[in-house]
Amino acid sequence: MSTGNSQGSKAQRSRRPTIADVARLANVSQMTVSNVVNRRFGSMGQQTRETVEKAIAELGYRPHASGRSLKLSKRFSIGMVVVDESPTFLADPFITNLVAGLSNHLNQRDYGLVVQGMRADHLPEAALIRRHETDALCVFLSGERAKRAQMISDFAGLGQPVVVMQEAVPKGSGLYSVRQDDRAGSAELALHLHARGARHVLFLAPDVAWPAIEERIEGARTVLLARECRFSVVQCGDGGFDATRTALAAAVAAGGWPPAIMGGNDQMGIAALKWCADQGRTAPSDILVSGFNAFETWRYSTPSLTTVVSPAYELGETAGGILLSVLQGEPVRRREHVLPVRLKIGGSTDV
Amino acid sequence: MSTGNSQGSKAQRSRRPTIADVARLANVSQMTVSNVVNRRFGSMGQQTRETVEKAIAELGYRPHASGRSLKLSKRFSIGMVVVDESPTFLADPFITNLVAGLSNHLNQRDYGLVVQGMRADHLPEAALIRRHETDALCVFLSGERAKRAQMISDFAGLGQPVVVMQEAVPKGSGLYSVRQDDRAGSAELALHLHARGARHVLFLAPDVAWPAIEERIEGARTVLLARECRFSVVQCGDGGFDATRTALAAAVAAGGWPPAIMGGNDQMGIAALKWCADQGRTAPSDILVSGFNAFETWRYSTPSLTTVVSPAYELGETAGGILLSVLQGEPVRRREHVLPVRLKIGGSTDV
DNA sequence: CTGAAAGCGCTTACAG
DNA sequence: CTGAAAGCGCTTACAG
Repeated sequence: MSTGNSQGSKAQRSRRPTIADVARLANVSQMTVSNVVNRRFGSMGQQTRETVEKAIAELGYRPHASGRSLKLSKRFSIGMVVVDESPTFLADPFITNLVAGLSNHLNQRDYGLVVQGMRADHLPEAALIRRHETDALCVFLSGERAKRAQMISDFAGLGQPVVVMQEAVPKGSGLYSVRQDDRAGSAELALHLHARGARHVLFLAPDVAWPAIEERIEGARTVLLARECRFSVVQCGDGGFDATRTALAAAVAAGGWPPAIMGGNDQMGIAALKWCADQGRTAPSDILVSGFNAFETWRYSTPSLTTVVSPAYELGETAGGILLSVLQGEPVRRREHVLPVRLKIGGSTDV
Repeated sequence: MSTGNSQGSKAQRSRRPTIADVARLANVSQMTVSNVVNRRFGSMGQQTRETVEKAIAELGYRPHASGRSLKLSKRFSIGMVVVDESPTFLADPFITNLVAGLSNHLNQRDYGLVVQGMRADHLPEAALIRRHETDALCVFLSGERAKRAQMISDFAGLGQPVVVMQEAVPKGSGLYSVRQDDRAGSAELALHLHARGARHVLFLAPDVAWPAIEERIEGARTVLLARECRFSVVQCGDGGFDATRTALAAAVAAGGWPPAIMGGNDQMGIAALKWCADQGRTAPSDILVSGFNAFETWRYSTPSLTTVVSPAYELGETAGGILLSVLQGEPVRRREHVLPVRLKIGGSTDV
């Protein structure tokens, strides 16, 4: 009668099969079924194993995760919380690469990843916060420094392992920090522009205060001010293509043409590059333009964009590794993990 | 003594507080605590409510999701399975936008989203498949048509609500299909190129057979063959920047310059555009080039790329809506949901 | 109106 | 070696 995937008679069909159903059909104890499901074949006869496996296949049995989770008080999943005002929070390539690295690391170790994006004011209502749904959290925050500090303190009070991405954490908070060396990368970029003759740099930043952007500003500012150059920051709304062009146009109208423009990321760098070209200023001969993060996008422009290579994927893997170690009770020495970045010189600054 | 977030005495600290702890501290029944947690204040005194809320805050109590899930046999989460050979499966902007739409739709309704990317041969080992971890699934497949059909049949046997993205599903399978009208969009694009004088079109496709790419090929092919034009498909490896350029160069070397090139997506379109420019052929005067999907990228090229606007975010929302409806027992009329796309003409084909 | 108690589906210490 | 039984933390039908 049974067709493998079918769930048996109509009467049985009404509810999903449980381990008890399998045990009954195979005429063994639940413990034996549990051992088969979890591949503990230690002291089990070949015959028993086959009978159980047949029963599992016949019923189409899949263990219900919540029974196991409840018993072991582990959920075998990690939550990724992204605090962003934009509903397309995932569209940012940095976050996308980070999540990919985290997801792969966890999935390979049989952990799940639950993603949740939200606006800052909705944080307390988030299911991942309100309820205890995952074993640990990885969080990526945007917004004003004071608000972020408040959120970080709230996360610390949760009593779960938490990794904060792209941001330092207070000592003694019990939190972990994983980030790329935005400051050093930006400093190196500024040095490169300086070496190409730039004595005034315009930095394009989105209005929303991502901590990484703050670091990039600091890195460039320090280098340039130490060399008695001018450094100014232009706020560019949502950092999108149009907003960046508009803000840049206003800045140039007010302050004249700078010899170099640093985009806070590649998208802003390319927006600037194209706007300059529209105004008849070609990089690198008339003006120098750079981006940040190098997620394929840098190749799409003409000329290709000088940028800094981000290890976003590796940041995700690192965060996953830390959280799983903590959950397994392994010691994690360092609270702060800073991954190096690398300058990638393209046609937009190179002659 | 208590500092709000603290968990009381050291003895208590060793385990996370449960609803029983709260009930004990507030001197009420667990049922009352449960009512407060779930905001059912029906027949409850103001006094009682406050006492319970104070106890919750003092203990830092958060309900454990698995207890509730087990009792209600609902997990309040949906799984997103992406079958892709690339570890950076999430880096594809289409998937990224889709996941963002799905995630937001679910999160707003207090459902979680579990993402899992995997290679086709690892599908059976995926936690989301092997165990019953989520209430429903949303799947996005790549690979050969026959393999995809096999996977789709496996998903149908799971006995959970499943939406398959960007691909038709067999009638009677019980699955749902949500996709954009790639065929119509591609046909419209082909008509546009034809109207601009192209009588031979080269289509750039990645080696991996995404169903959407197959649809785009069919849409363009039908239109062009009906008009006695030539239509050829060039396989471009992983569809990345370098692979696309290499494949295109080989195709042109072998067959000469076509009057028009259709990129399977925007990334491939821009790679083609730049390679042509490097060879001294400028769009749109020397050659016509188009992309597909219009996720910001199209603006980055010079000239901007003619493309087709994808409703990827809305596809994700639609999938979420269907799954939640099914889970709530609401009738979902249609098994197939095809969202319209829109031609977006850019400088790469327009004079 | 209120609360004690059963039970969801697992895992595993423990008794036989 | 094997299996009956307790218990994880919730929700809610039901008895008082």
